[in-house]
Amino acid sequence: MIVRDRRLRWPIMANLEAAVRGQRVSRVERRAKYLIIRLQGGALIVHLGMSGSLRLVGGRTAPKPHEHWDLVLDSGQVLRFHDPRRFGSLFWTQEEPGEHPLLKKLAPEPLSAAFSGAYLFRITRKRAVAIKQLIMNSQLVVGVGNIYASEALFRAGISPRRAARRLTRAEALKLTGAIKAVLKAAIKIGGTTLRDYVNADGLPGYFRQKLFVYERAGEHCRVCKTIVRQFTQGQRSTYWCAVCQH
DNA sequence: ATGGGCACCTGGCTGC
DNA sequence: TGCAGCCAGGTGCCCA
Repeated sequence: MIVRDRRLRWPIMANLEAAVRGQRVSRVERRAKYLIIRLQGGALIVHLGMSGSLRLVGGRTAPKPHEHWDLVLDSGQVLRFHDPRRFGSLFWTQEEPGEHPLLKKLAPEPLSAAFSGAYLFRITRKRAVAIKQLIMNSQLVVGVGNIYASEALFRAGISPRRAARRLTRAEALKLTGAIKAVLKAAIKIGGTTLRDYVNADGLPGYFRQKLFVYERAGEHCRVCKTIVRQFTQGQRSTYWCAVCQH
């Protein structure tokens, strides 16, 4: 492990290089938006934040700006982390990764059976918070970021401002279905590239072309031709169609 | 327990 | 051209 800049969202622990040295990678997993790289004696927990990326490069490739750390592999390659904004993070844990404070309280995965209409209906019952903010709460469901929150609500025909507790049972079912559908559809074509996102092979995601409302303020709704509107919720931009969503 | 607001950063774009 | 201002794919934490 080579760390060039420890200043990520949380400083990278001082002796992480020594802790990791010589260990074999046993398995790579994901929980919510955290990547878990299991080694023999523990695990690396990686988050890409908003601008982070990982690429496999040749071991002698000179690091460019914002390439903060390398996981040096015995294949001669290195797994290189790039993150201009430094909202990403890197932790080493010797306990079961799921027990780490950042992972311990995470809610069900959106594509799991546990994230059902019945579950969403139940957890929304006593909450006054707007439904868009609720589905972005990682203690209630993980993996729904700002793009897919707006998109799923559009697909479900539900206003992002609706108080969570005002959802009917049928709407809760419809919304869980919309979240699952939009995530599956986006994953299938490589995700959403807004500006510079590329995957590990350097290719962009093509879901941007399929967006109904996100970043389309002032444009015509693709269903009813009404002008798509934008406003702010919890310091994040929300996009919606006032005719298609209630 | 819930909800609102702030914080962490840099880069790119817009408009004067 | 230069520069100020604004915005951005996330999410933990503090406070009321």
